[in-house]
Order: sequence, then C-alpha cells, then structure tokens
Amino acid sequence: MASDQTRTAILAAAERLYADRGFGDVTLRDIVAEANVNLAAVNYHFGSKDELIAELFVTRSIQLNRERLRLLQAAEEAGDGRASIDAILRALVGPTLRGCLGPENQRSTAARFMIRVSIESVPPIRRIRNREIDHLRKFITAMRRSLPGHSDVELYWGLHFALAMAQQTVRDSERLTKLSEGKCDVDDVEGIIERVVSVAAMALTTGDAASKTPARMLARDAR
Amino acid sequence: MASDQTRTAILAAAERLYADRGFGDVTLRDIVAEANVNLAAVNYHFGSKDELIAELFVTRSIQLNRERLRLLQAAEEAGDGRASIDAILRALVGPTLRGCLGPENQRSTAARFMIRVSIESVPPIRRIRNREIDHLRKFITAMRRSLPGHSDVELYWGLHFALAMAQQTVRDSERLTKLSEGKCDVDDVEGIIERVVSVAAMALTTGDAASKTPARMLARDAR
DNA sequence: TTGCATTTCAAACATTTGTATGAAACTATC
DNA sequence: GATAGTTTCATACAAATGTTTGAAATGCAA
Repeated sequence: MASDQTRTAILAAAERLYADRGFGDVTLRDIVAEANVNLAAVNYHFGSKDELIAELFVTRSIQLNRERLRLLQAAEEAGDGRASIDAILRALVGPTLRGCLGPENQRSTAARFMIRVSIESVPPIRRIRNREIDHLRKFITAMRRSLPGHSDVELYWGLHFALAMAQQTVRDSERLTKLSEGKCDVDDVEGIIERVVSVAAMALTTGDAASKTPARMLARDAR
Repeated sequence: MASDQTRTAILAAAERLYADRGFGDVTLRDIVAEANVNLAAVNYHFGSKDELIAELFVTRSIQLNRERLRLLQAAEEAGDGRASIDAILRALVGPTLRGCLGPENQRSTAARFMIRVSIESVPPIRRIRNREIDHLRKFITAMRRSLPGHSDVELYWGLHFALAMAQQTVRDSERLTKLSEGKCDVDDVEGIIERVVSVAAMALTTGDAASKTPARMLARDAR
C-alpha cells in the first residue's frame, strides 16, 4: 500500500553507490541525495543504516542461492538424481562468476554490489554470511551422490577450494590482469568457470581420497 | 635515538587490537589506552592513523615476502637453479598458511593481524597491496624455469589459484570448520599446505597448456 | 469534507572521530 | 647548570555521521 517509491529509490541508490564507492565511503546523506529523498527516510523505512545494507545483501544472496539451486536441480534431474561433479561445481561457482565478472561496462549494479561485498565485508553483512552454511550443505549432499566413494572430508575441501578460486577471481581480478599484463582474460567468464570447475573436479577425482594427502606429504622433500 | 618506547608500544597495542577486533572497531583512543600513552602520541610519531596502519602492514608484508623468497631461493638452489613446481608453490603459500593458521591459542599477534587484513581490507592497506605484483613476478619467473613447456597464461592462473586457495582458507577457516562439523582440521597447517600445493600443481601439470580449457568447454554439456 | 493514518521534511541532537595546539616535562649537549 | 631539541600531556577543535523529533503534507476511507 501507499508508495513504495521512496523505499525502492533508496535501495537502488544505495546499491549503486555502494557498488561504485564501497561501504566505507558512502554515508546516509550520500544515499538520500542520490535517491532524492529526505534524510530521515532511511530510518523511517529501514530502521537503520545497517538494516538497509542487510536488506540489500539478503536480497542479492537469495537471488544467487536460488540460481545456484536451480542449476543444481537441473543437473540432478538431467542425471537421473545423480549429477556429474562438473555440473555440480558449475552450479556452485557459475552464478557467482557470471554475476560478478565479464566486461566491466556490462556488469549490472547488483553484480558490482556483490563484488564490493566480497572485497570489503562489513558487520551487518558478516552476520548474515553465517547462514550460508545450510545452503552449501545441499551441494555437499549432491556431491556425495555424485562421488559415492569419496570421504566427506575430501568433498568439503573440494567445495571449499572451488569457492575459493571463484571468490578470489572475483575479488582480485584486477591484480590478475595486472600481473599477467592482460594475458589472463577476466572477461571470458565461461572460460573462467570451466577453469575453476576443471581444477576443483580434478582435485576431487584424482587419486583416492584417503591416501592422497599423506602420500604426498611423505614423498616430497620438505623444501 | 631517544626512546622508541612509545612508538613500539603503540605499534604493539595497535596490532593486538586490530587483530582482536578488526579495523572498523578500533579507534585511536582505544590504541593509546592499550599502549598507555597520550592520545597525541600517534600523530606525533606516525603522522596519522592511516600511516600507523600502513606501517604495521608494510612491516608484516616485508617479513612475509622475505620468508617466501628465502624458501624460493633455497628450492632453486637445491634444484640447481630449477626448482620443482611443488617447491615453488610451497614457498608461495607456505608462509601465509603457517603464519595464519594453526591452533588458535598459538597464533602470534602478527598472524592474527594478517588474518584481519585478509578479511577486512581498509584503504591504506589496499593502496599498498598493489605493490605486491613485482614480488609475485619472481615466482612466475621461477615457475617458467620449472615448467618450460607451459604458456605464461597457465602459469598466471596456477599461481592465482594457489594464492586463492591459501587466502580463502585463512579467511574462511571458520566457515569450513562449521560446514564440515570439524572434520576438516584447519589446525593441521602442513597438511593444508600440501593440499593446496597438490591441487595447484595438478592444475598446472595436467594436460598440456594450450588444449586443456577449450577441450573441456566443448566436451561438457552446458548443464 | 472530515478524520485518521501514513509519509515526508527541515532541523536539531548527540556522539564519535581524527587531528591540532601550546604549554610542560624531559633529555642531552656544551 | 643553562640551553636547545625532543617528547609528552591535557585539552580543544572541527567535521562527519547516524539517529530522533515534531510539525507539515499527503493519501485514503467514511
């Protein structure tokens, strides 16, 4: 009822500003100026600045998780209840990478906002992050079905590393570009997804789960 | 000359507080209280709060880089100028992981500070981070010698992924522990190092550099 | 229209924060 | 032991920030 206009204007302005300038640099006054609303409107509609940030993040997280689960479900259905490990990992890291990488001028505000989130975490967001675990467990379950012989520990590490590579690529794409002098094309999103999936899947499927790590630890010279 | 006492007391107190409570929550007044010095001492000795943070980070970064290069050099000497890829990667990620993981009560303040840095990056630190690239290039050079047949692009990605896995493990060790209900032992530092090195080395050495990615991209079904 | 609830607005509030100041205390040199 | 340079200290400053307030405006139902 009434006009959500102000509410949505604030949300849009805040996301835009946070995406562009980071959390540390954006004040309520910046936001209300961008949204053309009164300063008190934020507190009236959201209660506090932190709750505004939290709502932004929750909205985008839900979208991300929904997309991940959609891909996961599709992969499991395509494989009669047992998806390939590649497909599972692709469902896990694909949405993040697709959302946050690609040609800069084509990135949505939402994507740029999520990049910010991954770079400079801020208290209200950190609090919410912890709820992510239940979501990840669904992927562990699928992985268990996909790789029945593997120990859970290996699955956890595999998922962790897959997310690590995806996250860090989003977070530090600039450094990678500089380091490689542009030779690593961070705009080739699908290529990056395949790269991450490939490495993570290799980590999960090479060698058998129990013997891999100890064997290496004994075999290699300490330095 | 004169007493560096105040200076060092401030540095120590600041590092301790930042390590424990993060950058966002620690004010100059907290620091000077912890250090038992006057409020004005920080500006007198360091110029500004940002310069204090920068000095802390630079000091620890130099230590980290020195340690990395020491290990790299030792590995290259041991291999007559050509270190194994494992040894190179171990020199790259070992110091970070050794410094930042392990039983919590045994972690040094320096280590806990560096964990903070990796979690909540703050402007003065971000500015310095960009100088890290020259340091990483030394590892690329060593990798080039170690894996002569590989394209530079593959080396960059391998290094990037190795750092990604190490960094994210430091940053999100808590989540991994929760997700795995303790089954992934994040206190087993040497085991983690071998795990990261193993996966990164595998990514670098499996398949030949040029054909790997395209082959996968064509072979796999989109979902 | 009248009356009631919702929403907007300008202004003020209350803190918190990093930084600056100028005098006092201290140190070392001659 | 006087003097010059360094360091410490209490205090003040100035600016920024999230939040609150109470009145005005607006929307809506009877």
